[in-house]
Amino acid sequence: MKSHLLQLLLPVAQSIHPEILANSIQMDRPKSIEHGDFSTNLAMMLAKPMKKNPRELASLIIEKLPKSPFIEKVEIAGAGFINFYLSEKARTFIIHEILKNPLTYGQNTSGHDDKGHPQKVQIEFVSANPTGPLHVGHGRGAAIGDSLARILKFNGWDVTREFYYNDTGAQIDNLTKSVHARCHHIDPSDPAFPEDGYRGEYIVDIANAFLNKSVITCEGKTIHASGNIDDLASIRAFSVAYLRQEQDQDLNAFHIQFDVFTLESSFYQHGYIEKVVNQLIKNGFTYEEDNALWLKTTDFGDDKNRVMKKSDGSYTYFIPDITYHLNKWERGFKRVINEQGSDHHSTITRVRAGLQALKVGIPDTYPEYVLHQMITVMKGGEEVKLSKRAGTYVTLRDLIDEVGCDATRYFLVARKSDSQLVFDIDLAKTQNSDNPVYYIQYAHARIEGVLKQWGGKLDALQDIDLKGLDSTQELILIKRLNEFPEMVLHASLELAPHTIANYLKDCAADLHSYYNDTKFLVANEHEKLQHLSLIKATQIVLKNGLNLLGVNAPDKM
RNA sequence: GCCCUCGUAGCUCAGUGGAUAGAGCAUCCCCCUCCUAAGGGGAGGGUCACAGGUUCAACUCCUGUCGAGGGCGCCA
Repeated sequence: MKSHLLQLLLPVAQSIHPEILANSIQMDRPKSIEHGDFSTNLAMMLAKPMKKNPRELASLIIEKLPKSPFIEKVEIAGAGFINFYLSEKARTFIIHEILKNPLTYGQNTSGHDDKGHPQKVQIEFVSANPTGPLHVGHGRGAAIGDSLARILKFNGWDVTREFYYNDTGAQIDNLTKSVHARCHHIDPSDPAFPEDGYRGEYIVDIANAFLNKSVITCEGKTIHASGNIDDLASIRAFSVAYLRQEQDQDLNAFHIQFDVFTLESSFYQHGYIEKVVNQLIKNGFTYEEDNALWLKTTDFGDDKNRVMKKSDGSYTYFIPDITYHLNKWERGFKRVINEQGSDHHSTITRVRAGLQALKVGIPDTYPEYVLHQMITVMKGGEEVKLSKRAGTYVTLRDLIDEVGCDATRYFLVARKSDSQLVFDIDLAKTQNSDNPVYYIQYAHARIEGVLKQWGGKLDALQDIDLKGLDSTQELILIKRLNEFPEMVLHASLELAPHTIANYLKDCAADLHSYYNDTKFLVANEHEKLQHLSLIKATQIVLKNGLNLLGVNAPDKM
């Protein structure tokens, strides 16, 4: 509909001002229905270069504008806005589009290449180290990352969801020492407990499982605990497998599936790391100092150079990071998005600098990043900081168990990722309109209730014309539904899942308002089918939108 | 000290350079003989942190100040 209007407008604009470019014409959505369905600022844009009054230009443009069956009227308003009001024919067309394409309405092919094939994009998210249960921050990353994956797929991308974890390095040493200590019944109050050890109760569970010679199956591999209290190699392997399995269970409970898990250790095993290091040395971006090997990341915009090989001969985390991203590139991902907590912000410059230093043609904006800010969990008006199991932080599992998967996902994705977020457990548990998740889901279920009551076949709604369906509520609702595809595209371009959440809340509000104002199942058969086709279309949009957030659309509540 | 993000109603937050800055909660008033009241309608509530600048037009872009959070490890 929007492109239809632009096609009408472009030749007119060019006849008035030949230099104007097609993509410089703005076609906006007015906030208020009083300003029509679409609005352009074209006259105001042209006013200055042509030195003419914008309202005069606007009336000239309207005069030249060809007639279209989809346009009811065109008006000049304010400083020189040109407002378009869609016709009943256009509204009927919009609803038919939705009803004919219930599964695909809102989709587009912006992710396709020139030949019309979906392009590959990889989204890396969560990527928690296997040193403890997932916390709320991981949950936010999981909700945002998975929603982004769904949105990009809806926009025509070929999406791979990937989880990277460090199964080696200093933190895993700490984990091993912590479990070892607990095997010996040394608890964190004991001076003998490792200084940087993990203090949560879950370490005790792992120690007990280890001593009981438990068997863990994770990612297709089976790990047997030796049960030998000082077998550090076995403790290490078992603890990592145990926590990976636990994180998997949390992710399953959160309805998130990854396509690929990548282990940091895999890069050490195939000499990949050395290859990268040698390439960096060969390219002349390294130097030795204090017995360590440094990478000149300042050549690529970093504020200081970084150690890549420590004085003890091992690598810092950032060499495997560079290696991993080279690996992504070599696997054919020309586009990669990393969803991380904002505390990892400093790695952006570093990883990009490392990739540039390799000189293999990777763009300097690779990879892209979506960072999320911290979360405060509130309950009973007070901040919740601890979980029984993890000790020092609130786990994702705590939230899912307490408020459910749908509410958790919605709340964690409903805010702009670069804003800090307050997660109100009491609100998320509420089962009324205070709680946006229930409010939206209820709108969907309510529609189903009416359709059930009606009991007819949906086919009967396919070709109903909407003549006479023009109450304020109806116009607002149709306008909202028509905005869905643009909103989906916007969410994908901005990597902003929260815009979907906001849209759904607004759409549900329009529906509830309409519902309250209108008796749908009236005696007049045609009028009844008109009502039903509109609310069925609304139901489809709500369902498709909820699906982009990974939230269920129940038929009954 | 340097870098990044944020600052919008009492609270939680939206707001692609455009029209009278919007929701929800909280407060107050009203609406079910009717498809789910798990709902709806209305009222009050704002110096968009502050000060400059760019623009026909700034909550939005630029600069500075103040405030909050995060980062500035041979931790990830």
